[in-house]
Amino acid sequence: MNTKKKKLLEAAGWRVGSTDDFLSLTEEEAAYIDLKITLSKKVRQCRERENLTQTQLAECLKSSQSRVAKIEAGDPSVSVDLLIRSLFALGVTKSELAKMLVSQ
Amino acid sequence: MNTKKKKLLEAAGWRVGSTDDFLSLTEEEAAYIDLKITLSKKVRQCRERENLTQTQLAECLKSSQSRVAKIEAGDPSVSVDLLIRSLFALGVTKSELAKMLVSQ
DNA sequence: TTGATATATGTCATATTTGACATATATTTT
DNA sequence: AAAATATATGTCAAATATGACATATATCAA
Repeated sequence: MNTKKKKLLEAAGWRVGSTDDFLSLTEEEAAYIDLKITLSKKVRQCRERENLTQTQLAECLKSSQSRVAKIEAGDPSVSVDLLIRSLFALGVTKSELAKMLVSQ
Repeated sequence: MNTKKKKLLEAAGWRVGSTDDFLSLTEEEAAYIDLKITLSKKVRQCRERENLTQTQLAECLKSSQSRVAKIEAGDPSVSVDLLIRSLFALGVTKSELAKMLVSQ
C-alpha cells in the first residue's frame, strides 16, 4: 500500500465524502483505509466506555499515551494489528469485533 | 496446563519453546493468534475458490509466492494487515470479512 | 518414471511499525 | 484565574514485517 497516499488521505481528513474515488484509490485500498478508520473509532469508543485514559490503555498495551492518541486518530503509522490488539485489550471479543465491522 | 492455548500457538506455526511461554499467553494474545489463524485459513479458501495459484495472488498483492505461502501457513512473521489486505485483494468485502470472524 | 508446476521453508537487506520522549494544546478542577 | 489532568503532534532509534531470492518438497500430467 502506498504510504504517501494514505498520509495524504489522512491529512485531508476523512469526513469529506467517501474515500473510494479520492486520489483514485483501488477498491482494496479504500476497503483497507475504511477498516482502519472504523477500528480507530471503536478503540476510542471502547476506551471511553471503560472510563480509561489514554495513559491507562497504554499501560494495558505496554505502549505509550502518544501511541494510543495515534491509534485513535487513525494515524497512518498505526497498523491494523495494533488497532485490533487494542480492542482485544479492551475486552472486545471476536464476535463483537465482527459486529463492529458492519455496524460502522 | 492449558493445552488449548499451546495448540493455538503450534497450529499458527509459533515455536513454543518452553511451557512458561504459552502459560504467559493472555486472553488477548490468544484472541489475536486465533484471529490470525482464522484469517490465514480464509485466504487459502478464497484463493482456491478463485482458482488462483499462490504466485498469481502474489502478483495481485505485489508480493511474492513465498510470502503468500507464509500468509496461508499463519506464519508469525505475517501481520493482520497483510492477511486482511490479501482478503480484500481477493474481493472479500467488509461484511464478508465480519462473517468470517464468527463462522470460523 | 520424468518433467512441469505448485507450494513450503529459510535467509536477509530494506521498509515499516513501534514505544518512548519532548512538548504543545485542550479540558477539567479548584 | 491558575493548576492539574488529558489528549495531540513530531521525532527517532529499535523492533518487526516485508519482498525477494534460493531451494526443498509436493503434486500431477505425460
